[in-house]
Amino acid sequence: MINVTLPDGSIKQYEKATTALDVAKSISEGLARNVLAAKVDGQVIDANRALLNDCTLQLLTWNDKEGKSTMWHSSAHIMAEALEFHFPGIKLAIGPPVANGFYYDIDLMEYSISEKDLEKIEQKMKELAKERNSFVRQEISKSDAIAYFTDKADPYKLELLEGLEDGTITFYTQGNFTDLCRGPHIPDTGFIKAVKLTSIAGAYWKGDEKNKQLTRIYGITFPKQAELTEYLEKVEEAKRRDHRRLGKELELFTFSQRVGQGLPLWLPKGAALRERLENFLKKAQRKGGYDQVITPHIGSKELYVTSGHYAKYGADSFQPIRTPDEGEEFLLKPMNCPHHCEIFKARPRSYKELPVRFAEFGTVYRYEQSGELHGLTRVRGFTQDDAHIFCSQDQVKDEFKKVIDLVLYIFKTLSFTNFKAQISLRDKTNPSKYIGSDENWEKAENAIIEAAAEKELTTVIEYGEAAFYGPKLDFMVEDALGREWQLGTIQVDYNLPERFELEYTGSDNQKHRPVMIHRAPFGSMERFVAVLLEHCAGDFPLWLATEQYAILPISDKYNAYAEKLSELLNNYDIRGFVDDRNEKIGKKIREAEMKKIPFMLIVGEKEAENNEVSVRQRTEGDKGSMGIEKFTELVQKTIEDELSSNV
RNA sequence: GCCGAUGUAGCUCAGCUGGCUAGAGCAGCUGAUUUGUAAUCAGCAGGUCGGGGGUUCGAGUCCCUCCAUCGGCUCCA
Repeated sequence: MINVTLPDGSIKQYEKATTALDVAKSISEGLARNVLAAKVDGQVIDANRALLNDCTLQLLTWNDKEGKSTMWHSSAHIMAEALEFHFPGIKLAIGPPVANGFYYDIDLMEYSISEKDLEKIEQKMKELAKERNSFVRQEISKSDAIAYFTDKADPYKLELLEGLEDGTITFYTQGNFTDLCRGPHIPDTGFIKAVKLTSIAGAYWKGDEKNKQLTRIYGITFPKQAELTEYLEKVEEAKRRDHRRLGKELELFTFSQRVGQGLPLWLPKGAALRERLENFLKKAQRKGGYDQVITPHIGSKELYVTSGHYAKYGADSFQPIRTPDEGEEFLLKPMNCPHHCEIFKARPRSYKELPVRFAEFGTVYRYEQSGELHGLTRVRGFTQDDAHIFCSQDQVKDEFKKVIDLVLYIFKTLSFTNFKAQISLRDKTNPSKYIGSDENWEKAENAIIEAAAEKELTTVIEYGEAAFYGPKLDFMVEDALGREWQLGTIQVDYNLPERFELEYTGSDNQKHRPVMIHRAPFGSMERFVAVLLEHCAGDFPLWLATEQYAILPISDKYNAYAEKLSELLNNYDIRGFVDDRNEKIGKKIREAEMKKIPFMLIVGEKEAENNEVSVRQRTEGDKGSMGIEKFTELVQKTIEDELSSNV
């Protein structure tokens, strides 16, 4: 007998070699019908694997993240089976579950495939699901595994096998399909009731662009048809929040083929929005002891040779600008740090003035690959809310923590609660990607890890994601479609100060090298506006709204009264306009709602007589009549609440 | 850059297997209407069908090529 501890803490006794599925059945048949996999002592395994020892057991269903990913992993195998049915002889690479579904990378050999083929693959998958084929696990020796895939002539699986150790290799078989796979899988294919193949893409073998490009097919499956319908509705809703769509609708920005791809044009309303965000941050930075600086949009090539950026990115950047002077070359600035280093060097520095903090909304240009460009989130010309802090070694941690506070203040004010803090460190196995000594890297990485820990920030560590000159702490936020974007970033840098030979005089009258902290709480104005738009679906907080009110006269008899109110509100710095068109009030309201204007002030005979306005708040409806002073108070109070970080 | 797809009026879309002067709604303009909490009515104007080349008696529709956009991959100072 073995003791099985269930999540509620209860311990039950079972025969040795009982399965998780048997345990489920002993609890209820209904539960057993929903079990997709099992978590045994923290490890996810097949629900029909025998339990040999005392253990803790959690039954995984569709409601568990691991339950979903197990089903999607199995779905990838079923798709592979369907693909082999329709396209015999194709070579399979890998087919894992992902956040929203699964994919399989395949080498189509002589076949080609387009979206029109997806439907027939879906059909076959549904057929295979109905067959309720069991997933059968088999432990296999390395030599037998190699023999199997040699026979199948599958170079990808053979390459994967090279990296595996004999004795740890397993195959899974369902229906007519066997795959090299660690598992786990759902008990049988019958759990899958709805299938949707979503897209076809190219993907490099092992993620390396030097390798062959395979065909990747993405899909998603559900245990109920209704859930697929719900998922598709969610995708539609996400598209409505897409910043590219909202940016157009709200007239914030546009692109022009003639200006060039990836070069956003900010329209008046977008520029005004950006300015509000900039002023908000400038104010916070003034409090934080930053000094604004301004630097030119180009810099001599030598500047970037010194910084190391030219060696790293020169060939893949906008190429140097030449002048009539033979040999003289300038680069469009791809970052602001070298310029700021030169500002630090402009005169001798004393320890007494550290930390020095230079801030600039600096516009930079980077030649991003054409296939990478994406709305405002990935562009070729953008403005960083950049600053560089030059400080002594013993000030690093404290400065770093202050920057974390600044980022969190911004996120809180704009209610970005769903962010991920990621510590990006170097890949120690690939030192050629980085500049600087191991010692400097060690110091910088430790500073970040310690500062984040002291701020009690929940972080994930990613190796190999550091910048080439230093490690960083990035704040990642998801867009409407679940794609992750980096917004705020903080980087500790011991390398550029060395390359630029920055120094200050210490209290010991000796020269010392400062440490540099690069930071941008928004990341870039472009990306931040994009994510903000999707976050609030274009419905900005009052302090950011393009127009805070619209005065809607019932008829043009009241236009004069409306204009008078508008002037008054203007004196209070409240933004808005009078909709004096010859339209019915219903239409004016409808359009103001669609333009996402927070307050509508309706004025007619009654209001004009009593010197009042009838206030309608967007999405909330009629707020009743009030005097104009009371309305200004309402606006000011709302904004105050939005901007106080206690919200 | 690579794989796959898309490109018709300012916006959203229709235009069957190639066949009359390319359509609709919204937006715009003109006029009528003077309106009470999500669309008043009528009229007008608006398109070298992404650019270029080709096949054809005839191309928005078929082919080639370039450009841009979308979904991924790779990249992201």
